Amino acid sequence: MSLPHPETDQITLPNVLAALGDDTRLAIIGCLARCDQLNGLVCGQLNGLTSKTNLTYHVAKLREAGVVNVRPEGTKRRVTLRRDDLDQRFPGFLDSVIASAVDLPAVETTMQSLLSDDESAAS
Amino acid sequence: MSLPHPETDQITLPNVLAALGDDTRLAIIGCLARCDQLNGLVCGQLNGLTSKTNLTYHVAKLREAGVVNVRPEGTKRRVTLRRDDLDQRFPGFLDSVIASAVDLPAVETTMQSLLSDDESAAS
DNA sequence: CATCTTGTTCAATAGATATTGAACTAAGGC
DNA sequence: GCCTTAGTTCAATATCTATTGAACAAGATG
Repeated sequence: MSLPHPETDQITLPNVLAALGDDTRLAIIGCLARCDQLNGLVCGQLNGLTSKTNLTYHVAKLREAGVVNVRPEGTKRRVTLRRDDLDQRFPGFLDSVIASAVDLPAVETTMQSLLSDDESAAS
Repeated sequence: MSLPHPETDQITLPNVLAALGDDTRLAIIGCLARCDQLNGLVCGQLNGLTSKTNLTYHVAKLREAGVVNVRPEGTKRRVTLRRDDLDQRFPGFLDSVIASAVDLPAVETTMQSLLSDDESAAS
């Protein structure tokens, strides 16, 4: 973990709510929730949402609030939800947010282009 | 209901999260959660949190997001949580938020001055 | 090692949000 | 009627947040 992440007990509700109270970041969470069974996502897979620079900014916000974990993988950054930490800290919160977030339009379109990328990569 | 409130199905998660992602407003929710068994609160009882003008602003934000109901009572405004609507729309969400919000320092101090006001009023 | 990919940094700008104070309205109580 | 209480409106300002582009860094790949 080369990037700074808050400890579980340092995660506060005001920070988490502020982090999630933004359309771009909520869409990121929606995408992550859909991919979390697997291995999370890499920043580049979220390029549909906004610019590269801006993604760096928003992912950092989520990381600093303790919502996601970001770990370097070569030149990439793998982003995963901090499910366990959030469940422990705010039971029921994340699930209720995810339930609505996965259905956001921006998430839908982003996931679709992700899937078609996978297809062409597999061909 | 003289003031505009969104219908239950117009309440969206992004709006609710944005409304709650602010320390003052989260404190308001914490106070309301503590008084909701009774009859909610009146704006003036939240004066400890910030200025009168600013309260009008924040309460309006919460109302517009569908988080609270505000109804005129003479010259006062009674504010209540829209518990049922939020539970229906985002099951589990409000409870998990409240569980943490009631413990915020600003809520603690505001509730204490409320209680001492009650005492002097009762004397 | 040259280059490509992936993401970061920094400084600038744009845009949104919060905060303030002064003037105002509307209801209630004397 | 007049004063008080409770909250609103408006315009100004302050502050904070998001967005952009150019230049950069570090790992991967041939």
